[in-house]
Amino acid sequence: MTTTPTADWLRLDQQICFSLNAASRAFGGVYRVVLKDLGLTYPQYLVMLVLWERGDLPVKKLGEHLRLDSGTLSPLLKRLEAAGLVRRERSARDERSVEVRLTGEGAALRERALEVPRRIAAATGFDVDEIRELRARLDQLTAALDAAALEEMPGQGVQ
Amino acid sequence: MTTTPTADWLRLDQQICFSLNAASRAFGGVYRVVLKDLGLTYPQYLVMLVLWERGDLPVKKLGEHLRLDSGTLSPLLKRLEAAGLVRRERSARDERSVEVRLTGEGAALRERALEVPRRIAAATGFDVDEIRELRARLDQLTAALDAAALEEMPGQGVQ
DNA sequence: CGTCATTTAGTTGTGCACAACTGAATTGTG
DNA sequence: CACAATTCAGTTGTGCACAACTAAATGACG
Repeated sequence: MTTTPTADWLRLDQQICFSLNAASRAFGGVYRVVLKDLGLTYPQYLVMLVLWERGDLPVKKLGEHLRLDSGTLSPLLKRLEAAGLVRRERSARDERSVEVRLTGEGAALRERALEVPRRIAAATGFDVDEIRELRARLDQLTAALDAAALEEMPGQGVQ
Repeated sequence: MTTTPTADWLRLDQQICFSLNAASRAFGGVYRVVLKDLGLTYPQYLVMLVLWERGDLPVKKLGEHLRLDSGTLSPLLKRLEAAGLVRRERSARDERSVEVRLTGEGAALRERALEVPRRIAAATGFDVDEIRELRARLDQLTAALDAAALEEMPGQGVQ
């Protein structure tokens, strides 16, 4: 008998979600330390990563890359603007849209950020292949959960 | 040449942290749907899990199990108390301590929560062994990150 | 052309995470 | 016993996530 009794599923240490949360928060702790020099929080760092990689973007596109909506991004971008790292400019072509542009200071910060991923990777104690494998697992998990979330939506079904 | 250029480390899709965050938020989305019936948020559910498993506990112990401090737990527990699921009582023996006790209603809620883990597990699309393995990986990661966070603390060193 | 649905940022409100602090109770030490 | 250090819960302030909403601009269609 290798099946698990229902009640045991409730046991805290059986919950992946708990492990995932713990890992996520532990990451947050390491990032907090590493990013303090750059004056960035972790979500702000993610926004900067996207801008460094893809160049200037409207808020909408930024949100798609990061899976964040304007409710999260609007105040975050204001803080980045107050820090002098980005500017926000209404698009001339479409006045609904706001372009987020790196300032010189924001672009320059990339140099100092180059060592961040290596420090983080070192902190994990994982080698590159282990990281890659874990990442693949997590992405698979995310995809499954997103699909399931749609199905669970009452009266909505799958599109 | 299989080594990765430094600049590529900055690429968003190479960041485990991003995958981890995405998975964590995707989990949050599924839990939000599944727990809505119970009237619980996901962190509130975690608190209830601990209480169901371990019985009444002081806030301190609860925080140790969940890696949360009073700044997070105090308002959360107030909301659980307002919902009638727990009571908070100053310990007679040590008046600094506050015991968190399940009410009858709080204890009864466990019955309805029994199906939650199975629904979540189903949503992941992973089988029991895959879940177990992922969990082990994540716990290993968390332990490494916690250790690294201590070392990174400037001027603090390892104890 | 005018109307209406859609798109896009932004705002508001709720809840969580965490740092820094307060204040009360307890413990350790002389 | 007195008093300093520690422990514990709570509060405050900042920042993020997300739902629900607003307001303005755009686009589609009759």
